[in-house]
Amino acid sequence: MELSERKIKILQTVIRTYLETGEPVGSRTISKDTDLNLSSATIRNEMSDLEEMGYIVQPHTSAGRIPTDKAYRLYVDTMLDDKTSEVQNLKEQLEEKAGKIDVLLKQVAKYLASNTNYATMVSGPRYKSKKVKFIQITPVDAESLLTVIVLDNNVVKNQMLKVNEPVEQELVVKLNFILNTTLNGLDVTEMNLAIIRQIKEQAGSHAGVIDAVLELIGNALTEDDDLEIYTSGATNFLKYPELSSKSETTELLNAFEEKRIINNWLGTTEPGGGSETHDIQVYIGNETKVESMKDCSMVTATYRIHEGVYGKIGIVGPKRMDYDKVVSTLQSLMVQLDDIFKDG
Amino acid sequence: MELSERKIKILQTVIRTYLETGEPVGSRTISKDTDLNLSSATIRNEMSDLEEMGYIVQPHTSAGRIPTDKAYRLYVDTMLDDKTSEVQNLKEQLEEKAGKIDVLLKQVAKYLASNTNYATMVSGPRYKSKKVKFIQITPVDAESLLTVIVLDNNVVKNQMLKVNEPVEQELVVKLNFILNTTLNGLDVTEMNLAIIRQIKEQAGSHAGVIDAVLELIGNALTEDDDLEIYTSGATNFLKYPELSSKSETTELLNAFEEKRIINNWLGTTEPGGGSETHDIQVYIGNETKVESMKDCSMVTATYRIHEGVYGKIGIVGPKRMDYDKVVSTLQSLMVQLDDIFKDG
DNA sequence: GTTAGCACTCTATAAAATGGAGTGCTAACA
DNA sequence: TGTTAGCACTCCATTTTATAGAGTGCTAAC
Repeated sequence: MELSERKIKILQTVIRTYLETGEPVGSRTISKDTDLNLSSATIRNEMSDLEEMGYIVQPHTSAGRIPTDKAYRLYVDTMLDDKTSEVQNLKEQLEEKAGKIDVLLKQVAKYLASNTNYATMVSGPRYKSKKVKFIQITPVDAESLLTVIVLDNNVVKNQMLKVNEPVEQELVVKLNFILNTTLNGLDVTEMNLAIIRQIKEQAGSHAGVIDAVLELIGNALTEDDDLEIYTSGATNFLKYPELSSKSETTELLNAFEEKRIINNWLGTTEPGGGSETHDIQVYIGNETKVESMKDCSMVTATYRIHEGVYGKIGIVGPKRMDYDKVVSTLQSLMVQLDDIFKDG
Repeated sequence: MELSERKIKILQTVIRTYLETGEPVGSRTISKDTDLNLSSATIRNEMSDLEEMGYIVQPHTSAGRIPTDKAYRLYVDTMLDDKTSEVQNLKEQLEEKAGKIDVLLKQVAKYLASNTNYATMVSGPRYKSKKVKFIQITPVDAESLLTVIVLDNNVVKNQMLKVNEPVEQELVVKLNFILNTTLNGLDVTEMNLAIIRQIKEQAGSHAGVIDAVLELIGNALTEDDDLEIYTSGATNFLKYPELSSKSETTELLNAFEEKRIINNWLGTTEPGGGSETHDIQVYIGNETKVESMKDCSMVTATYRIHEGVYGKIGIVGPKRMDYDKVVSTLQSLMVQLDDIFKDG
């Protein structure tokens, strides 16, 4: 069977109405709300067809229809208006924070949650590869040595190192020189035993300090602590009856608290090609691949700070989420983020 | 009326049973569950007295009794056994993280939540006063300057500074010298215009860099970003029917997400004197001073990293929380934390 | 092809019935 | 005087029953 113009219009109305109300939509409602000027009986016939085609279902015999995942898919693929929304003055707020990516991302999560009434999560930036760009050891007081490591992505790591006795200035200079000349530009896989040995030889009797420093470097390069995930608005789930049965709520909130779960899939896809659209993707129901979100939909976007450094923003709500608004909000947010990152 | 030995025993049973079941406790239950060998009728008389004295109430005429806040208060004040529980091998896990207080505290929050089945929150350490201990500017590449500031609490702050043209080594050394000699040991209130002027004069033509650095210092000293709050197990509220009505849930979860609210009171009290007990405090119902927690109880403890650097750990659950377990768990946790901080 | 009309189904809500848990009181007992 | 058995009573939680309304599918007429 073909999707006639008329069927599409009816389907669209079913979806839109259901998005608003969350209640099954009956034939009479549609008859009145469209400009088709058809009686409810005619609509009923058409709806019967649409049901047969798998776009709508009845929760029970004598109820109106609700859209299926297939209908939502059609909706987001072909029926969304591409209007740009107003994510104004947010930019100003964000620019202040541009220095601290983490603060900025938190803000973004919060903003999106309160603006859309859905739950949001934002993953911190990932870096494809991390190399050492600069190392510095500095004595701060008699018993502490400050170690600073700058990575090639300009992330700075530091840690205080306790030492038993003061380290003379001369030695510090020497160590700094050795470390920088030997390790600069290397990533963790390139720091093999041979190199480490070479360093220790040069350092002579002060291998102890070197050991500690090398450990720090190893940590800095491998650890995933910048894999932060910021969430906001998880309580928004409670606003949608279809998601706030006790078991449903528990599962969803847990998924949001146990950020690990989310992380899994947020990390899966590298950003694709189409940069214009910022890779905005919509996952409906099981498409999310997350069991606890089978009754949800999720819209994600990918932001890029610069080449190879990217993260994701996701909005999770009921299947009847306002796709139109969410997508356009995300779209205009991404434009603004691009701007900010370009400057920063 | 006096609280006879027998009344106490009955009250204790009412409380304990209610803690377990969450259901009102009837006279027959108590008659059977205690070793008093009294008939339900006698118990009824006693309970009638206890009700008159304000320790228990009936939710409605023909129901069993439930404890009032007054009863809980009595319970935690006088009836808790002081047994030390087993918070073993946690210490090992924590010690690995000792370097990074934030990671450790997150772990603590998580551990407590999963161990007690209540919601937990942990505030990051606060510092009474912050002074500059050490400043260092280092050119990292042609256009970036790395600024590192060590505070007297050994917290290290750093930030990259973009510059238009390379800064010569000589100037860097000079600036470092000026900054350190002038600012060391000062807190933010002491950095007045006179001092700033003096620095700028010495710096000569490079006031621009100085400006930027001073701003960083100002931020480092004043900003409250170490006022982090880590929460865990918020979904545990859903396990207790008396807290999981929709409105109740929403409020509580919001309070936990909007950490601001929590922060308010977590920050109020400075740690008191009795260090042996680690200032473990119990707030019942309205004693929490947080509107959304009026049906909850909360147990808090204060940890100290060293003099003047402390934070709080809180456990929030239903009024019928297992005070015994919570208090002893907290107690032994605190001992372990003390140990860890002593070494670190 | 469209529509009015009707019988039918199903649910959500309200109203009524039932059972049980628990109390307070009284009177008897040690 | 303190304890207890017994009974009438109350109230809630749960189940059962009734009711109204929304919506459908089908048929027959336009």
